[in-house]
Amino acid sequence: MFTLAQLTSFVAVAEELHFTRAAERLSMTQPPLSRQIQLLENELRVQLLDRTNRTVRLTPAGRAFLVEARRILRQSEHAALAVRRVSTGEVGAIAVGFTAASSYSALGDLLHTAQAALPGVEIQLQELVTRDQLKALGEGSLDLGLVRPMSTGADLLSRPAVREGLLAALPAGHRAAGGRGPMPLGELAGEDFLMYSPIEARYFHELLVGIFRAVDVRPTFTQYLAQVHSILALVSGGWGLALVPESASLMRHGGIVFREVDLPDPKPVELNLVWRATNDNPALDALLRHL
Amino acid sequence: MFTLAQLTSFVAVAEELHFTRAAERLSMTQPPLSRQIQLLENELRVQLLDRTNRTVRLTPAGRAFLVEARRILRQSEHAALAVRRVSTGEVGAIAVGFTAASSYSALGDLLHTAQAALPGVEIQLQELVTRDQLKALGEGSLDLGLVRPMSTGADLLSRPAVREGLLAALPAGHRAAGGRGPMPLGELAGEDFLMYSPIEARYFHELLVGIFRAVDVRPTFTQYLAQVHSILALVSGGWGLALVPESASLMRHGGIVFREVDLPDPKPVELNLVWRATNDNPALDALLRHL
DNA sequence: ATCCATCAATACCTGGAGCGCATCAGTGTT
DNA sequence: AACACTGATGCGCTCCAGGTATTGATGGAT
Repeated sequence: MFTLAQLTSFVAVAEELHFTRAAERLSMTQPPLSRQIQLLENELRVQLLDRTNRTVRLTPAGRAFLVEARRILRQSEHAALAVRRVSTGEVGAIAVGFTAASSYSALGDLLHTAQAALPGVEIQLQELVTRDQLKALGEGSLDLGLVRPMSTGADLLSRPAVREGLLAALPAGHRAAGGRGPMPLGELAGEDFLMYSPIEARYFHELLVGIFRAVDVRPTFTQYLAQVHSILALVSGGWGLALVPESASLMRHGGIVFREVDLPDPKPVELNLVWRATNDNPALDALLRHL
Repeated sequence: MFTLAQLTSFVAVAEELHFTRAAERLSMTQPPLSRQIQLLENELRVQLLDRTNRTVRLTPAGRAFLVEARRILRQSEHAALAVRRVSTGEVGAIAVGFTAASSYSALGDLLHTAQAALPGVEIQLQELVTRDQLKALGEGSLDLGLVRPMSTGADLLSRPAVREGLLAALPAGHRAAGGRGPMPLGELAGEDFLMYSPIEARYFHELLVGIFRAVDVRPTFTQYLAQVHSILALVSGGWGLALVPESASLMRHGGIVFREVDLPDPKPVELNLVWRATNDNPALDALLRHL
């Protein structure tokens, strides 16, 4: 195969139609330039230049090859520049995992920030539960996760993304729906309560269990559900009341009243950003700097 | 700038993710391969591969560069193949000059032949008078000319393209228009005759002068015209009669009767193909082999 | 017609780049 | 803890790219 140096040599000669001047342009002397052209022609087994001792002309094959040579050189320069932009995180792609609930809170901010600060970076989204995200992060198929707090291996780093409060979700006709100010948790005692599944929504389950134990209130758990929006659907149908993250009030369900709740910790719901400690995606570094 | 060899090295390592195996594939040993990759990375000032002593992984920049590297290598191979096709005349372009009159005879054949035998070759047409064609051939701006016979420099080669006869062009009402069989030239004696210009249509002028002298007939030259179609227009208007090449009967003019003529030489009108002896256009060689 | 300037090709030489061999160094496995 | 695997490094050698000097051919000037 020919050499890129041979291509630049050929382009110079083809443009100057003069070996000595082309050699000057290439900061070399004429004899090695002549040899490079000969080598190129031998390599291609095609005569590119028609040269007497007095004149240099392009053959038709040379004219055709000139176009190709320029294209290859242009593309080589482009590749060198493009790879540097990738290495600085200016362009690239970030695979981001998110939990269904986070799509109402932190995910929007993340997407807006990325769009504004790193327009050249593509965000590839995947909805995954926390456990699957941590697995994917470890395997390298995910660059960044939006997950509920959970113990992780030492190879993962994390940072709080958002903290938010809990709202009581009440059927519109519920007697507590009209109350003023934060609702005391005591009012939940004995109520039909739509609880999070201890398996699929372990984080919320344990969070609420902890809160209820702290204030010593025991609602009646009538259902265990995995998804916030399933819970809201049941609230809307009058099957009970629930505690949901603030951002869930953005989901539009008819017949639901959201009411603030008096909690020991006003913002107990955490969402974390997680990524590999040995991350090598420069675009991720750039994004983390902006979040 | 990096080297194509470095690109192939990088692609091999990126595909194998294993220096020793990649080196085998490249028919070399591992140490120089490691060094080529290092040189490439230094040149780009970007880390392409993340390698511990145990594993080799592509960085995001490396993934991006792999795409570019493959593209450059593919294009280089394509360039090598394409230039060879041009050098064999399989593809390319031929600049062909033609006289206005030849567009009714040889030009059509030429275009059909080229189209059928060399579908990859583009025919670039220019209408030029013979003298300008010969000049353009000498300057190299034309590859092939369709010209009337004319003395040329030694650097031009030629070959007859077509020979054709002459027809008498008569106004429809002319008394000779109804005659049977070839018309004797004697019937032209004393007739109003539309003659070719001795300057712009020198070839036809001298051809007819020679014929009239040989048979000792002297028509009355009422006009001198450069173009066959101008002559036919005047014939059609009843301004006289004329002798025109056979192929001119393809031009549709109302009110003209074409009649064969009894000539000393039945096919005195010649049209030549002309090209440079030092032609270097392989597509032209290929075309000439087919004509 | 002769001489000279020009310009690509050739001959020869030299320094450095690239290769292979041998070895080192780090890591995962048994 | 020993070993196997694998990429990095050190070193010597070869060969090639580039430089200098020269040749050879050609077109233009006198």
